[in-house]
Amino acid sequence: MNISADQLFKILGDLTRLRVLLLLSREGELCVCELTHALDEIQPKISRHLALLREAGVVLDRRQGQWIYYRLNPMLPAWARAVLSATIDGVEQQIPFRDDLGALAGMANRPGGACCT
Amino acid sequence: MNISADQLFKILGDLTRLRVLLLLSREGELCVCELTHALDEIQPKISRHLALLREAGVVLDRRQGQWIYYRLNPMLPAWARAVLSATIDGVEQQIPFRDDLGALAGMANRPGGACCT
DNA sequence: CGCATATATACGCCGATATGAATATATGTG
DNA sequence: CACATATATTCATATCGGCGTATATATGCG
Repeated sequence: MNISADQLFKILGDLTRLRVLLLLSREGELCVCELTHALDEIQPKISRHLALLREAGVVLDRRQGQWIYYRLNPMLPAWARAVLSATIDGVEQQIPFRDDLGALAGMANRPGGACCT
Repeated sequence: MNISADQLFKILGDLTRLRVLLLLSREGELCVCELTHALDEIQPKISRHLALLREAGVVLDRRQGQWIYYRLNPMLPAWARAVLSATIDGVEQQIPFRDDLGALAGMANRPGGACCT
């Protein structure tokens, strides 16, 4: 992994992408429809931001059936991971980040759940 | 101090501003002409970026005679200072940051120097 | 195959932002 | 005051980035 500082910060300089990254760092792996629901945004918007994150190498994706799961790229340089973790500590109690996890938890019919609908 | 994460990252997402901030965190306080020389950029460009940083509360300024000195705002929230410091650790050995300090040291007739030209 | 769901991409639009050149403002000096 | 230096601001321009809408692609299922 190789990402310049100003490129990383351009990536982080968008509220939608920050919310996605905080959720991913909390949950490990989420599919597009979970992110769309948690942030209450339309799907193409989420998808475009995920594409940006993917092309920059900040997240990785994996298809499983009809869903595509995204996760943080563990190969991010240490300083970039430190930046992310400092940011999370600083903002996780603030709006809107504070509420995103709850919205995710309240989502019905999440895929991957070992469940029986 | 109060700055949102995405606003801070927008600020950091520019190479010129990053170079300025790294120099300030190293040197403590620098005037516009020192920054202009260290980065080898034209003065209005530096001045505009400094104005952005000042309006965002990331740096403070102080006039002394004909010079205006800029420094990091010590009231930045802890997480933002952690972000800056992680970034510095990650990139200070890389181009162009690596060379900026040297260019500054090589500047003739720096103001404030206890010197006698 | 036909249809539903999940996801990605293309397109056109619009506001934000960076830039160089020119100019304005402030300070110092004689 | 005249002039030099340091810094800020304005202006026109060019580019970038995000957005909503529409559409394309892929998978699953009957």
